Amino acid sequence: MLLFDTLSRSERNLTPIDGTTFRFYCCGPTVYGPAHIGNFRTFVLQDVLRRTLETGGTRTLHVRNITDLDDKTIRDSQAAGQALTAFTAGWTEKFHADCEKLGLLPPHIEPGAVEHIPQQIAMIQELIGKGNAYPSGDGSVYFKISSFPAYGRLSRLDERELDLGKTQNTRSSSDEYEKDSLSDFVLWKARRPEDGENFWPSPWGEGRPGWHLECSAMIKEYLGDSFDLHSGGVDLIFPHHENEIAQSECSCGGQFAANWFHITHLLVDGRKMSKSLGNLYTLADLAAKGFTAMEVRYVLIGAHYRKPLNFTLDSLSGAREALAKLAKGARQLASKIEPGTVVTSADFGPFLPAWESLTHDLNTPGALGGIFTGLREAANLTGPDAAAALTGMNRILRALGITLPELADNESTVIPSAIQALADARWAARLAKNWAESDTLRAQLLEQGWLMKDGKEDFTLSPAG
RNA sequence: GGCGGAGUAGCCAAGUGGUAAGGCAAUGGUUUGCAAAACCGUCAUUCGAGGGUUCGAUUCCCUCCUCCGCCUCCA
Repeated sequence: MLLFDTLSRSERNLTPIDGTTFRFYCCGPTVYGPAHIGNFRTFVLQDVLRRTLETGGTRTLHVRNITDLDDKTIRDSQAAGQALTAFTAGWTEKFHADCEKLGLLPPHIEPGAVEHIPQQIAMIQELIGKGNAYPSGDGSVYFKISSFPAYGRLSRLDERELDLGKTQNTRSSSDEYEKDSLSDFVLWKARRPEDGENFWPSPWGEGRPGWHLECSAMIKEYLGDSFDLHSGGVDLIFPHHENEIAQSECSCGGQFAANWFHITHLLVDGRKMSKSLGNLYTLADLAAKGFTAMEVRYVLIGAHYRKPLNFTLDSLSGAREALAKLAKGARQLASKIEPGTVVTSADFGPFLPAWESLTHDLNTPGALGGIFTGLREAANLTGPDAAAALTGMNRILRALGITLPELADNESTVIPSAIQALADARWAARLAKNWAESDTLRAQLLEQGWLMKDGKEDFTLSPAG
């Protein structure tokens, strides 16, 4: 499949560099609070990428870290009066629960920074040994940007009027930090009082690793020096991913990630999401408004990953209707298939355009459109052709990670006896053609949250949406 | 200010140098006592504004307006 690569700014074919398994790394959540739908746009799109590769027959190795050691996790664990690991374990558990609701496949490996301190120290030692890093007077270690000429390629730093450390000593302007250059970034942070119990011994004294280094060290541990793809939100391009490239390429001397996959931020009601605007939603917030995680997922894949997505509650309602329409379409298609029909075609049938959208730079909205169009075309198919079409549709849905809702099943709904009595009374009034009485009782039922629909022979009751 | 990205119907949103997918909403019809559901239809001469190139631009170029991201630890 083709995917746009941030570094080369071109679409590239995603072929595993080891010839068998597509190995990729995603920067995971910082576990100091509940993840919001902005975070999940990124994780959902990464999940769709993985599912699409797997649907296309490519084996994957998916590594996504948990950021459990940084300023925020330390600060908030202390505020909560908890040990860091207990604090982050709680939020990690909540994150996993949300992921499962959203239908995200669990990564094959999910490392945390705290458990990889030795690997991080080893990488720093290697960088110091190669002249790419230096300890400062206070026990911190910094990466020397001037030692890596390629610094800034990912984010086009050279064109951004920043001090790249390529000029001479600027210590006079940065006496607070003992850095050679203002733009050098920290690999190891010397212990400070506000770190509390969260420090580790190192050759440079007690302290803790810097955030950028955590990812580089874990990538090296699980994916080696070179791997197929690195991913995260666009905000990570600079400085996080730029710094990872510098650390890792200096450490291994070769290429780091072969492709870079960055997901654009979403907007909420046309504005950027923020707590102060009151438009920052978590899955729990939306569940409280009656929306399911699958409806959220549908909205999140409803725009191309390199374009802003305007998230609204209306679009969630629309997602509910759209999902129901898909479920009905699938059921109608299935109803035309003789039991025991064997599907021999591995083709996508009328859903081929949807698949092509997906494999061309992960055009998820194009694929969704293609499903509806394909469904219309599939309406004329019968027997084995219908069976093949349904198989194709299900493969697309699996790639998108969409689970269709169960269609309303009257028998599985528990109806309170009072409601049943009211409904029976109305049915009797209706049969007696007592329309006024009938309409009044129906309104009463609706008031109590039940929708009564009349059929030829009988009626159905369902909870009002 | 620098760099990167976006502006397509009431809303969400694809796409393309050759005349605008899809979803939601709305609306007409069939059906229904009336509804709901279901089914069949309708729904952008137009793609932020203004120029330019072209036989032809929403798609390429220029200018302007608006919005978003990054500019040292935010997905």
